[in-house]
Amino acid sequence: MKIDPTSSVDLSAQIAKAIRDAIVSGALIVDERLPSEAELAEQFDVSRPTVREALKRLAAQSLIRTQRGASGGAFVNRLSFRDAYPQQITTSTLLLSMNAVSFETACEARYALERACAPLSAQRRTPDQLATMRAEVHRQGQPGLSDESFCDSDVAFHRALVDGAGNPVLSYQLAGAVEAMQPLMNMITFTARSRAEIIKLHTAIADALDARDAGAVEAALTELERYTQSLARDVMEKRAKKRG
Amino acid sequence: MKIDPTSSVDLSAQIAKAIRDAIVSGALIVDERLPSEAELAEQFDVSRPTVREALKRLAAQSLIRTQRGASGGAFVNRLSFRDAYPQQITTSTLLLSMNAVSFETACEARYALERACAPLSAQRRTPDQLATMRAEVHRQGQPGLSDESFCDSDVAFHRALVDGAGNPVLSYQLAGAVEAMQPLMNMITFTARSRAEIIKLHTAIADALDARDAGAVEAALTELERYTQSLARDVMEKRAKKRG
DNA sequence: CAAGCGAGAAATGTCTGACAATTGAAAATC
DNA sequence: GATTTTCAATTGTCAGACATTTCTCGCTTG
Repeated sequence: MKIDPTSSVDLSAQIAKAIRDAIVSGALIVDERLPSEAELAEQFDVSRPTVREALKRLAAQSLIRTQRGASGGAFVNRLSFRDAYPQQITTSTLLLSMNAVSFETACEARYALERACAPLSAQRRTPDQLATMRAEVHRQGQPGLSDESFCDSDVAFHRALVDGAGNPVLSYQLAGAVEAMQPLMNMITFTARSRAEIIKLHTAIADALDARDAGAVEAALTELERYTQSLARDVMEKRAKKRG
Repeated sequence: MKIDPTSSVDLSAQIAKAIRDAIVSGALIVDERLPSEAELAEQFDVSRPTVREALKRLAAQSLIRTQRGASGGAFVNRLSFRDAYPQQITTSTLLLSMNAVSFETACEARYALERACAPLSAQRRTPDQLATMRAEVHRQGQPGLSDESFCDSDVAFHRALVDGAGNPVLSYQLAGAVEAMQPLMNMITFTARSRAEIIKLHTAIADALDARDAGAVEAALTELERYTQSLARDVMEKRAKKRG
């Protein structure tokens, strides 16, 4: 763990990097206690506030947690999928909104990833997950449902589909893609007719999963992508007309 | 932006959350300058070090950048895919190593995601990307190549395959999955025979992409997954024997 | 007049020292 | 022996100061 005080980089950033590297390399193991702030300050030959800034950087990435009190301190955190979800979603959301990623591109990625889950989900989905999907489809058909609630239910439906693959790595990767799309999806106003079409395709997906027919799941997802893209194009055209 | 000084949560965490929410919601836009640390301290009624800790948390997530000097300050950062890559990879790596994700699970996720890219890549890959893949395959066949270099080349090959889909969202999602697998892949010692088999399959993938044959790409990827899994099983069995 | 130079101002980066709040453990008390 | 008290260690927060960087603006000089 070496620090270069003459570098143009913040000392706290250097210290954070040194500790992060130690965690990633396995030199610091899960639940191990770091030296106290005072000790770290002495080791790195900096002041305590500087050490604290470094620790806050690591805490922001969920790499450590801190506890106050006598036997307190900073501990290496076991990074769980559950902890990583919100960060992944926040990052993905900002990536889409700040980089002007087109609806088309985001949608394509999302459905490509979902199709990747289809064969596994067809094979492994639990009755529970299937029931969740059926329930969400039913909810989507209820009259008076707001566009936002409809989107929420849509996310829940697809989430169940992805979780059906029984692979936490896939679920984690897809959480970002699916949830980050929501602000984009919310731009679409769902008419009664388009809702009916989507529900029809959702039902087809659920039926295919029920029958463990991977090919049918993929086909329905492809069709759903095609339909979603066409809805988005309609919205864009209407906007262009309004502006023009 | 409200702060509760009586809450058990760190003030700096609350302040970071308030600013993060403002960024995500769009209240603060890209390249907008935040108030100076002194002003923020006054607004939130906390001291400057506390504000600084909050800003470091945001900097750790690449949400802001800071500049020293007269017209300096903290600015909302345009979160780019390039900035997000290393974080995604670090997080994915730790998720795999800290949660005892099996090689099997990680491998399955990786190839499922890659197969998702296959149709798009077959359709869109540039001659450049194809040339990269051919070059990496050639490198993999050179004698005296270390296991580590072989793995590096493997990553580069698959990276080109994924980038061939021409979808930055997919590339971003896959970067984590592919690169995070490397430490696991490095556990496998590649014999001359297994390298030859892998090169054969890589060649098949490149040929299929050359011919824009999506089905053949998927088939070769499936075969490569099957073979990689069998290699991993061999390693595991040998280890079990040594221990037993 | 233009170009360069320098002083100053504004902002972040860092340090010192102190106190508050929390918490576990040891010591004291019943 | 059980309970309460005290204490020490640690993080959380604050105040003030100085160092460093960088832009701006006015002044000097060719």
